[in-house]
Amino acid sequence: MFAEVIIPLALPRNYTWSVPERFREQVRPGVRVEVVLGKNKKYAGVIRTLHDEMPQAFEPKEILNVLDVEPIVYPQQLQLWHWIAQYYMCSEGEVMAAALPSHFKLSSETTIVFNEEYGEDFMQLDHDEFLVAEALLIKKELKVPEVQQVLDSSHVYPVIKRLIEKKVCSVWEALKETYAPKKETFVMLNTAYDNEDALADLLNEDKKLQRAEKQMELLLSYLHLQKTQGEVTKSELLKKSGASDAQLKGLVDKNILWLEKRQIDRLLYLPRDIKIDFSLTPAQEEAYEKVKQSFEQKPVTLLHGVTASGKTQVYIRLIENAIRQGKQVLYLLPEIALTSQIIRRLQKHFGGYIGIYHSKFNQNERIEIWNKVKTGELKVVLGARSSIFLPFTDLGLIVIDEEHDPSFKQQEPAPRYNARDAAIYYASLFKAKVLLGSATPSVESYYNAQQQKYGFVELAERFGGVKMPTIELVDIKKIPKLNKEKVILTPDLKAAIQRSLDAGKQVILFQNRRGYSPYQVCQTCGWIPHCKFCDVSLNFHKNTNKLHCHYCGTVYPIVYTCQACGNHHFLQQNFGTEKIEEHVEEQLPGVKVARMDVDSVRGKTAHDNLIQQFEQQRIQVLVGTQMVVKGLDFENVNLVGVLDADSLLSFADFRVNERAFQLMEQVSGRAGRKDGEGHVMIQVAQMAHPVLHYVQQHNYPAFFNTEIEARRQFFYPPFSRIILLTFRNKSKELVDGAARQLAEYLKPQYGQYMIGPAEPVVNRIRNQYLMELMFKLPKDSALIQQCKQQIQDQIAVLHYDKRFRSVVIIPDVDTQ
DNA sequence: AGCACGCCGACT
DNA sequence: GTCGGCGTGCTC
Repeated sequence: MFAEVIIPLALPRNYTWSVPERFREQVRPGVRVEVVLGKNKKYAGVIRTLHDEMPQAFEPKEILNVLDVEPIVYPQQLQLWHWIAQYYMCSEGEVMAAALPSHFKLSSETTIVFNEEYGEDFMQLDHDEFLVAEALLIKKELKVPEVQQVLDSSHVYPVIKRLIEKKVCSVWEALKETYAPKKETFVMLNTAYDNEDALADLLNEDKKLQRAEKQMELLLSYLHLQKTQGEVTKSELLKKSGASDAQLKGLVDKNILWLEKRQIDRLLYLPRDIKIDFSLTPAQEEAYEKVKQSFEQKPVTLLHGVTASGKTQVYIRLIENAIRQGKQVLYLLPEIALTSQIIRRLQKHFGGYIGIYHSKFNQNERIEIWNKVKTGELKVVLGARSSIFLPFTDLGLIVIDEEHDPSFKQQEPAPRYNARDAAIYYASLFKAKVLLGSATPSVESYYNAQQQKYGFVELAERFGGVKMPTIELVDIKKIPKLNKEKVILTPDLKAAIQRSLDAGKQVILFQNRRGYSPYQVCQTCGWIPHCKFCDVSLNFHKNTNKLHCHYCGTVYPIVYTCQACGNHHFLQQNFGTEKIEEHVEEQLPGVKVARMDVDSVRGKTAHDNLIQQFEQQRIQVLVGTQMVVKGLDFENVNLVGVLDADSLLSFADFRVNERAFQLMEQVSGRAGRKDGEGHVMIQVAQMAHPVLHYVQQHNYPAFFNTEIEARRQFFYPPFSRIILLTFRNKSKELVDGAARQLAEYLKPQYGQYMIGPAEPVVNRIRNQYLMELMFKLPKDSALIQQCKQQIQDQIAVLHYDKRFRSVVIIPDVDTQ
């Protein structure tokens, strides 16, 4: 018997191990096994298939161990992995690496064990060997990183090898299990005191406590805690009573209290019930009914609901529906939109049925969610991209909110998958329904709805009859520039902010650029400081008072002297969120301003804290990047300013218009969510840009009609499927050569669909030169399949050429 | 990914 | 002349 096993590495294919007789009963697809790969490295891999065909080309090694009794993934998950690997052109191992919580992905760790028989005579050893032997003599066992520390070098293998040869030590490899169920000590009362009389005797008569005042106090606090909350943990009891360990030990020794160690859940315990305490508005009710009808005919339905129309309410009812039918639900959101706001809201309705899954959770918590999804204990998972990999057994519904959001597509590393599209495939394996929701649907999804591939439901009315915000364009060309520097706040916007603040309202200012100033230009000769390793200009950050490269993260001291002409005068061209924050503080003294961007919300809770502060109106003006756009409800905001719309409209990318429309429409949606009307001011130079026109009218269909024609004309998605190949190498000649060579290979068959090879806008990152080759393929699945295969084959041919072997080629399907 | 192997430049 | 740097290939 042989097992094809997936190892969480980027191997070219899955490898096969043989299954020894003694494991035959235990192996099954989805079960993890311990295998040796290479000389003695051990991995936990997942069995994909079992068969009895003896491989011809190699001698399989034996499986060392079976690690699970029950599969950790079911056939549906393995099928999803397979689909993602072939669709996004990566290995199943890479998918596995992304899919499993890292505590499932065991790999071996070398332990170096001292050989006692060798004794203490280290005369024969050289300097390094001696140091390690000394350490081993004391500690008996060392791990590789410890040896590295002892030798202060990362090259320790030769030393270890020599020590083994000299029989000073031996090594062994073991899989390390890192998941530990959380344990807690509970305090219980001896059951002898369960009845009132016995307890009263103990407290009043019993000699046991007569002279132990402190213990008596502790016992009383225990009884109080037990009465108020049932279970009492040791840590809680000691904390609340202020007692010491010794006092508790006294009571335990007297056999009055008992201690018990128990495994507990890391996850917050909430009662498992459904509580729906709202009713849908007539518009929502209608949308809800239509979605249900649509599901009867189409597996996927797009819900186009304007901002603040209460799409979430509709989702909640659909989720309720699915749970009542005993089905599981996956609710996908972009990571950044997974705030405590939405979590609390869903927990309120679904209590203990709901689990949360995203990158801020630690690995132990993720395993617990994983297991609870597998047993069906959790009915709903609210999660980010990677939650599509959870082992659902009976999925009935997937809700994908903010369906258009580009962050559903993973950029780096492989698998470069789009969670929305993978979720649609995953749902099909369960015959589950998919609801895509957005105020600004992606062009692809809206097109699919138009083509009747998806069902389509509209929710055009804002909740509570709030009007859509009015949008005003402010022409920045008309504002005279000071020192040739760009205008940050036009007088119109400044006055509007003042009015909002005077009325006790809050303001959001949006700028798609962090830092202080994107670049400094020498006033005399136009020289701009660039990154040493990347082909980009440096951004000035005031809080660090340094120049930062946003691509590789390198930080440089500020440049005071132009390296080209020696002059000392620099202009700060353009502005980022940092500068806006400062500018607002200067222009509107006393106003409470805060900034929300990746620099200001590093860390686990910073983002949530900032949102909370803004909610509680401790912040009046919030300056932010994209982050402020995603699905937040702030009731008191009545003004939104888009400070530099031109920067949104001038990306060199076929999705510019779509992105610009989505960002502006979404950020506008933050204005005037409850009472009163919201106002949006967009500062822009290209006043006549058509996208602005559609944003102003909040007219998505009109925007779509224009955009879809452009896409058709230039053969972009949804009319074609894009595969982008990125070539990477530290030599410019090599990347160029490799890209040209591969293009040459593929030209005969796919030349008509090929663009490039060409340099990307940023052609060097971290000292690696880049080239791109793009394919725009017709939507013919056989052709696409064949082309993917050809690309992979030709990459192999290219790598056969020694010169190009070091050129890394990264395929990206459906590039964002 | 991680490790072994092999080739070339910097010091004894 | 050797040590150790990194580039390259291979793992069932």
